[in-house]
Amino acid sequence: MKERIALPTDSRWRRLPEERPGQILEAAVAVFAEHGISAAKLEDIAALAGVSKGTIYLYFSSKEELFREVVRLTVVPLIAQADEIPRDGPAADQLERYLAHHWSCFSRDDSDGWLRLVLMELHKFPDLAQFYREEVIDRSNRVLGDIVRRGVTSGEFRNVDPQAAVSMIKALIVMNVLWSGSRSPSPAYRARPREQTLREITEFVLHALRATNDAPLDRAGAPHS
Amino acid sequence: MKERIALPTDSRWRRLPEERPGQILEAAVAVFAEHGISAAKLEDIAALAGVSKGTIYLYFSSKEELFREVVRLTVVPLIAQADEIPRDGPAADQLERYLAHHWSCFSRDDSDGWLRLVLMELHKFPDLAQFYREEVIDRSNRVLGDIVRRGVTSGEFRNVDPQAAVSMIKALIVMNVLWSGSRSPSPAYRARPREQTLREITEFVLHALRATNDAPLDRAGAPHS
DNA sequence: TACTTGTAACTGACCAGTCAGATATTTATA
DNA sequence: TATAAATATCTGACTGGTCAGTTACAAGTA
Repeated sequence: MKERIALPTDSRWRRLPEERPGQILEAAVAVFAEHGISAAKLEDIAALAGVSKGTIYLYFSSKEELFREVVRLTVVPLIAQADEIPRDGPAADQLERYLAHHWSCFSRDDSDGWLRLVLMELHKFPDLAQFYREEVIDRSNRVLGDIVRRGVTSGEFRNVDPQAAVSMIKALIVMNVLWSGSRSPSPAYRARPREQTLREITEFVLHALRATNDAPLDRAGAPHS
Repeated sequence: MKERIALPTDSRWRRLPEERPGQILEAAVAVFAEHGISAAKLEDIAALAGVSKGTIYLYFSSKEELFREVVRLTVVPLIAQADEIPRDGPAADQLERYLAHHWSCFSRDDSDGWLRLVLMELHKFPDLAQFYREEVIDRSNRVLGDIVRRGVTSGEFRNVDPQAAVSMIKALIVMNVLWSGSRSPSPAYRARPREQTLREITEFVLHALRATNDAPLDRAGAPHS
């Protein structure tokens, strides 16, 4: 499919055993993201890593193990880093920063691929799913939940259930990443500038959470105009 | 895997050739939704439909063709029906009804499965994806967009870009369907009553769109408390 | 030489798709 | 009505191709 990656020296090949696992993982992320687990071919991964299929088995014991390592060493850290933000200032500002930071983390070319991968295939590996839930989802929910809670107690936000708000905010980010990604069914959507989408999400979320100065309205039944 | 479906008469089997395609399609939806296209086995589909593998080929020319028919005849109508709602009354009410109707349409046991299927695999079939986009997405966007537009002109809603609002609303529905579905990574989320989730979505959306009585705030830069 | 790293041909399992024949149903004949 | 022939429907063993995983050997290194 693709050329092997750079062979700078004259000797036909250079021994770079320390770099192999990384090269293979990188190629695996791309191929898994493109095709899903069962349709991904080890030969494609090997070719993309500039290596033969047998070599993969020197470092990973099976396709499933390779997938596990991809999730553990590549995807989880990438998503986890999206939750590292400074925790000071008004809740609205912090939320805005949180959204912007997440959005930029998810703006790599292949991010929609592995987000799709996690969303669609992780449930087939219950232990990995649990690991992911504990290491990524729960932590992320705590971070975002704290921001919302602070906003509620400070009176910046209306009195929402933090957990519900977290679901909604994450839903907005995740789906918009998928829809603006390279496999989106809608080219029109894909063509939009990412900053505009971020602005729209931010605006929507802040309006949804902002404290109202009219009636409290804690029940969902909307008052008929 | 599973028993054949109902054999009411005494004769060992009843010839029901007119019903075969339907039975096969129904089984195919379930198996495709569970495993995705490439990991789905025709033998499993056949077994679930109470039929042998060869029989599938009497009605469908290939696995891919079967998938196409599943999307065309089963998935598209199901999603399309979610857009049929009465168009009278205030926009907020109508939006609320739209959300409730969508939510109930997506509350079948397997809906998260085929939603996942569409999200995950449809881009591999460009022609089908186009069909789906035109028949489902665009139509749906028009319906929902109209509601938002009406709300904006009537002054019920703030001055949002309807297209952006549509993306946000759909993102909320789709992700919440996935997360409350049977393959959700989070059992806690799955356990929630569906009506509560619907209420939370509705509340979030209505607050996000409702006209503000304070400053216009059309730019996204939030005013620092 | 002894060891490490890598290759590519090979094996075995699996599965989409086929087809010769089995099983039911209808029609024809007596 | 009973029997047979013709037709419609269905089956499951088989084929051919694909691909995960193995292994015998090669090439580089110390």
